[in-house]
Formats: sequence, structure tokens, C-alpha cells
Amino acid sequence: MEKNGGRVVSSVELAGKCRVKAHQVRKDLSYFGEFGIRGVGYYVKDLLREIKRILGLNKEWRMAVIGIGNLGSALLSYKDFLKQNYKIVAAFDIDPAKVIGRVSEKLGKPVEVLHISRVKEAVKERKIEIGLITTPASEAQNVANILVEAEVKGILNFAPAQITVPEGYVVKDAFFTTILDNLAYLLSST
Amino acid sequence: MEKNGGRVVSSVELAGKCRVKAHQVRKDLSYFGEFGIRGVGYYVKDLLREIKRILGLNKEWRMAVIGIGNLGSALLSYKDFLKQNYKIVAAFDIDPAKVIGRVSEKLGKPVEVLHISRVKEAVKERKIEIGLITTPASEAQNVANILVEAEVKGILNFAPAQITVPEGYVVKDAFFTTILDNLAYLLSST
DNA sequence: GGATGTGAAGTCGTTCACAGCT
DNA sequence: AGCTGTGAACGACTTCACATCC
Repeated sequence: MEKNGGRVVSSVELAGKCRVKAHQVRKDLSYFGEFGIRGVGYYVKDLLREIKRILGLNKEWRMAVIGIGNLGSALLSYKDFLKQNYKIVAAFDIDPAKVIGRVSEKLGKPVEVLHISRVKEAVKERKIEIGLITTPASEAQNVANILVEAEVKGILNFAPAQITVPEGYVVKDAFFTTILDNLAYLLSST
Repeated sequence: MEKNGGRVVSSVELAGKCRVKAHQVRKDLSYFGEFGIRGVGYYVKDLLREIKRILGLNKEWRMAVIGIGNLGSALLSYKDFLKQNYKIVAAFDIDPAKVIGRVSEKLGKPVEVLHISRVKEAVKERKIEIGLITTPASEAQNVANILVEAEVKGILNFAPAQITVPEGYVVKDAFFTTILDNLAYLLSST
């Protein structure tokens, strides 16, 4: 909306785009503050700034990818990270063949692939706060342990495995076949 | 559990693995029927069969991938689909360079990449029920329209765009930066 | 004895209706 | 007049406690 030159937006418009009710949009936003103007709507620019602030996107998040298979490689060359405030600043694999030479060339600055044994040092040096696990399921918990050991507070787990971490650390699952299962359920129960 | 030879499992065990309470596991399962045995627990084999039946995974789901970039390619060579009852039986792109020759060779039977104009015929011939959108955001709605036109009832959208479809069709978003935003929120509000 | 299944109680989130601003 | 913000009503989900069954 900001790019398209939109100045104001109403809760009804937002609701349409988000597949929810207008009530909900207003209630949810009001939980964090009063961002709109009665009789007018929400100024796009202000609302965007507030939402970014709420989500914690007013800073750069430095991330590491562990497991440079198909998915890991795709993430390394994922350009839209730049639009958001996310940045992959390190990549790791256990396979020496991948470690030697493999880099992500599509972004401005290539990221070389390091051996997994170097996670802890790299996390410290490069101020990494989020780890993306893209290993096979069998290695996910091991990698999570390594990340916790390195004091990476947030983990986004793409592997099809439930991993556990100590109190104070956050894991989110981004495993798409769960969503696919949900889709299959909806399709077969109609 | 089934592979590890587990015969029975309790709601407490299941809860631990799923990061929920045991109450919840029992309540949720009981919604669909009585699958457990009082004083014993749930027989792993029976429970698995019931859950698969509930989710609609007791049949093969035939899928198409549209957009053969990094992510699309990763999906084409994703081996774990075979373990579940999902199968990619068609791939499409708009770029002739990708259409010519590009195939997924890692699975048993390669899937050749077709031009997007051939979606409708392929969906009919190959009995495709689910479409995976892995195009850039700008093309996601167009592709969704094509899939709806071809009467693909379910869409899993990996593109960072909100797409809309008519009543009777189901869209699920599998866009990981939403989860990443959620993670960033949790990390910055502690 | 021990674990499930389930009404009832409690909590949380959504919807409503309208007061409050512009 | 129009749209947001919000207490109150409503509905849904979660938790509890215990009856039930192996």
C-alpha cells in the first residue's frame, strides 16, 4: 500500500486483505495502542511503522542457516529477506563437500558455507540471533542443541521433527507438510 | 513411534512431544472418537491409522507445483512426500528455458516441467487435486486464478501474497516469513 | 492401579453495538 | 456523516475433576 501511494486505509479494507472481520482488525490493533483516526482510518505510513515496531522489525535480525540442502540453498538466495529486516550472515553444513566453495552468490555479499563445528564462534563474531534449521529430521535436535549451546535465542525449524529447547529459548516450526495435512483434512471433510 | 517398535503411547507422552497438555490430547482425540483404552493408553498402530483417516491421508493426493525457482525445485526433489501420501505429478513454469528439459530426477519417476498454459489439460489428465504456488508474489493471484479455472480445489500458497479464491476452494498459506515475524516478535518482547 | 473419556467450570478470544472523535 | 476504539455480550476453546473402564 505504501508503495502504491496509499495514504489511508480503513479497517474494512484491511480486513478484506487479511481474510478476517473488520471488528477483529480494530480490536487487535487497539490492543497495542490507538493508531487510527476516527472518521478517517489509519494512515498507511504510521500504521506500517507501528506494526514494524510491535513485531520488532525496526532492527536488523542476523540469521544463520544450518543444513545446505535444497531448502537451505533456496533460503540463501531468497531475495525478499532484504525487504524485511532479515539477513543471513552465516551458513553451515556437516558435509565437507558443501563446505568447500559453496557460496550464495545471488545476494550482494556472498555467504560462504562453514563446517558445523564452527557455529559457536561464528554466532559470537557475527552477532547471530536466529538459527534456521534446514537439516534432515534426524539431525534437527542435534543442531538445536548446538544452537542453544551457542546461545542463539530463536530457532525457526524447517525440519519435520519436534525439537525441544530449554526455557528462555523460542522454537517455531515452519514445516509445510503440517499445513498440507491441514489442507488435505479440509478437502476430504467436505 | 511405529518404526521404533512402540506399541502403546499415553496422552502424557504425546503431550510432551507436541508441546501441549495431556488434557488437550485426550479432549482433541475424543472429539473424533474413542481411540484409547482406559488404564492402558493408545495403541500406536491404531492411533496412527485413525489420525490418517481423520486427516484424509488414507488416499494419495496428487499435486502440481507452479513456479520452478529455488523453492519449486526443492519441492520437486523433496523425498519425504513419498512417506506421506503426497505425490507431485506435474510441474509448470512460464519461462521456456525452464520448460525445456528441466526435470526432477531424484525421485523414482522424473516430472517434466510444462508451460503454464497447459495447466488445465494436465490437471484433468493427471487428476490433480492440490496446487502448490511457488511463483513470485506478483504472479500468485494469476496462478491461483488458473488453478481455480482448472478446478483444483486446494491451494498451498508459498508466495508472500494474499490470494483470494471463490467459495468452495481452499487456500492455505505456507509463507515462512510470517512465522519468522512471529519469532522476531517473541524475541523482542522478552 | 492407572489411563482414558467427558460434563462442568473457567478462561480466552470474537462479535456486537454504540460512544467518541474528526 | 464516517470510522475508530471499547465495554459488554457472546461463543469457543482449555482446564479441571472425576466417573469409567481395562
